[in-house]
Amino acid sequence: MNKPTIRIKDIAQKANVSIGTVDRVLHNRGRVSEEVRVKILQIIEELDYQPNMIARTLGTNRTYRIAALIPDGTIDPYWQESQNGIEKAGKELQIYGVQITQYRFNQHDVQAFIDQATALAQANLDGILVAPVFYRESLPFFEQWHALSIPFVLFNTQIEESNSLSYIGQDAFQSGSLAGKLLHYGQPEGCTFLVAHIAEDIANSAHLLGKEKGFRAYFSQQPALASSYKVISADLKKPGDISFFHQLDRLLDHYPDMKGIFVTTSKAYEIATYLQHTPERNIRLVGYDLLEKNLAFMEEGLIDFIINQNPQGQGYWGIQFLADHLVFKKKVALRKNLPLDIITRENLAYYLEAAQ
Amino acid sequence: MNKPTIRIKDIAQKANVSIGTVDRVLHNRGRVSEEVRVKILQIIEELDYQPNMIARTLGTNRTYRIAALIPDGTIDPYWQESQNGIEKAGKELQIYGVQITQYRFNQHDVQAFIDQATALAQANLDGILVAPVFYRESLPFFEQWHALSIPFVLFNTQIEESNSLSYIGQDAFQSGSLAGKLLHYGQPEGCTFLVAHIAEDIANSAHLLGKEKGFRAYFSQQPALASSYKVISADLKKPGDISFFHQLDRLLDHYPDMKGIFVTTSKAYEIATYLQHTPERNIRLVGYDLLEKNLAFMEEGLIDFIINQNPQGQGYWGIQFLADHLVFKKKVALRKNLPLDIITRENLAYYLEAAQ
DNA sequence: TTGTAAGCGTTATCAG
DNA sequence: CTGATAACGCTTACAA
Repeated sequence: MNKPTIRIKDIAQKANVSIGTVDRVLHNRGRVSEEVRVKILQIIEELDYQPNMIARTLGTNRTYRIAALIPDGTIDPYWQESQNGIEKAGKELQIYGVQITQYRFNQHDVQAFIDQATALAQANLDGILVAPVFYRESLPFFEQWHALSIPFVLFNTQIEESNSLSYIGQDAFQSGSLAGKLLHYGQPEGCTFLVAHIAEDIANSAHLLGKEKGFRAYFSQQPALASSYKVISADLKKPGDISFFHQLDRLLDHYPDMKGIFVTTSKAYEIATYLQHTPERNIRLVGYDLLEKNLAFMEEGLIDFIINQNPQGQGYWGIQFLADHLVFKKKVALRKNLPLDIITRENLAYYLEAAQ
Repeated sequence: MNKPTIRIKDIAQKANVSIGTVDRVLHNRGRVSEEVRVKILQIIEELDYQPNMIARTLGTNRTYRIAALIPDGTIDPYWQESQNGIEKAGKELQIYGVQITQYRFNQHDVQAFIDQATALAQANLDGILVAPVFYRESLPFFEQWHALSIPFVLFNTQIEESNSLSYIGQDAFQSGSLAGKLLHYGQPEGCTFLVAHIAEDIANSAHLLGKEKGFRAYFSQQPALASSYKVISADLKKPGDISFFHQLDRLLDHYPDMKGIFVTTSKAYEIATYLQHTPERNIRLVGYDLLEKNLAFMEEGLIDFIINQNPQGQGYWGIQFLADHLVFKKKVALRKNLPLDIITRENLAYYLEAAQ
């Protein structure tokens, strides 16, 4: 039952060499005769040697410098959560020599992103975690990092052709399908649903469109539903502004059978505010993220379900993956899909609690 | 930004003593003059010394023996998941000297539980993780462990007066309320709901009743609902047997407006099997746990939602808490409520994936 | 191509 | 009461 925990010393003994030699083959440092190399490798195999990582990090007194390139959390609470996750991982990994520096940029300011991404380059980094909210502007940096062979992990927004070590996030398409299910569930008869994008630059944020596709697919893939449910989408600008309300007025007038709205961003509260000041139409609302404002409306019953994108978890796992790669030399998955948590009034508390 | 990571050597220097002395005050081993003790303590405070746990575990070459007392996973896949979680934590903690032995018992055999719990006592343990599925029979062992000052953590089933270090699980009451919400959501008019307990010995499993209470509370706490929804409960025996079907026949005959069934155990598939062989009544079904059989019915649309009790996570965190207490000397929470995950066809994949 | 020895931060033993 | 010192398993010069 209790294996006697075999050390590199044991391997050395069995092979009649010194630990130095074993170490050299362990790390492919060369300068070992092919003959003993094979022999040692075989013994390692046979004994199923597992390096003691904790002794290793103590031995190599090295540190790993990781940069987190991420929107400023003081501007948007969503990103504050990510920062928390990054910090949490940082604390856990500190003893392994992991040092994290956050490079924060204003998410509405492309230049700020470019500036921070440029600033990174000076830092002599071992790894980078990045939330590439600006698609076009991210690409050149990916190339640069790739050329420098600095491993980088993407989170929140996936970009396929990035050469990244991994992507942490959610499946936008499936997330949209889930929203479809939640709006449709228990709906007594056919009706119209609105997919509302409330963002600055939709073209530059592919995952919002992925959500819409998934939402539409939920209905189109089930023949019974395809005929009785209609899905429209709208690009709503300037939330809070009076024009925002007018846009919604027009939509609701035009589709009197509208029974549900799916907000593809974390701004469901903007629609909830509108619905609150409008005659009761019994419209369901599904959106993203556990922001204070959304939670308040969920409490009031104006928002039925929230899908948790788990920004904190995304930051946390992004750092963990980088550490797995850098310090633990583990192979990391090309992609980690975080679960699509369905939040409602009754189970909210435990997701907030888990975020500690 | 980069604190210079202070070591016990630094403290010793600053206090003009040797590291041996510092170590002694760090561990309250005595044999230190009060004068230097205070001085060292003050320096530690001042420099905010954080022991390097990884060096510590290397130094003290000690191991920690933890026992997991848990139902046999080969009998019930639910518990297999818990075993997986325990093993996962075990692997992660191995390098810290944590050794886990699982003591498995047949969950339908009280004597098997007693035998295993008794066997434990021989093992000279540092900690115990237990799923106390037998309420009455667990109590004497809790006392015994408490007397021996062996810290123990409960999971899955809470027992208040146990003196346990912590409890890992879910809030049964809130879980029931959530089920209420899921059955009620979008229900066009008043109806009857059935709370179905499918278990051997309900009196001995308090959390099933907690779920029922929560379910009833969901309706009774909202005056608008209290009048139009009726909740009944039933204790169903011998699933699979013909008598099981008869019980259900009778209930459905008696309550023609029954629109939903909440199964408080993981046996929703038993009801789904019944509904499949019965004229379509459009009855919603909500139950627990991602068992193969449940998932198959969810795929077919017979089960709408499953609440995930996350048996794997329970096992995992149970071990982690014990390790936090034993090896990392961290204070652990008296209770950890795992989130009430809502699973439906559209988000299932990611919960299965996360279980790796 | 190989072996030796010092060092990582901590614990634990043992002599003063 | 106190201070050296070996040990934990591994890395990394450096010497042979």
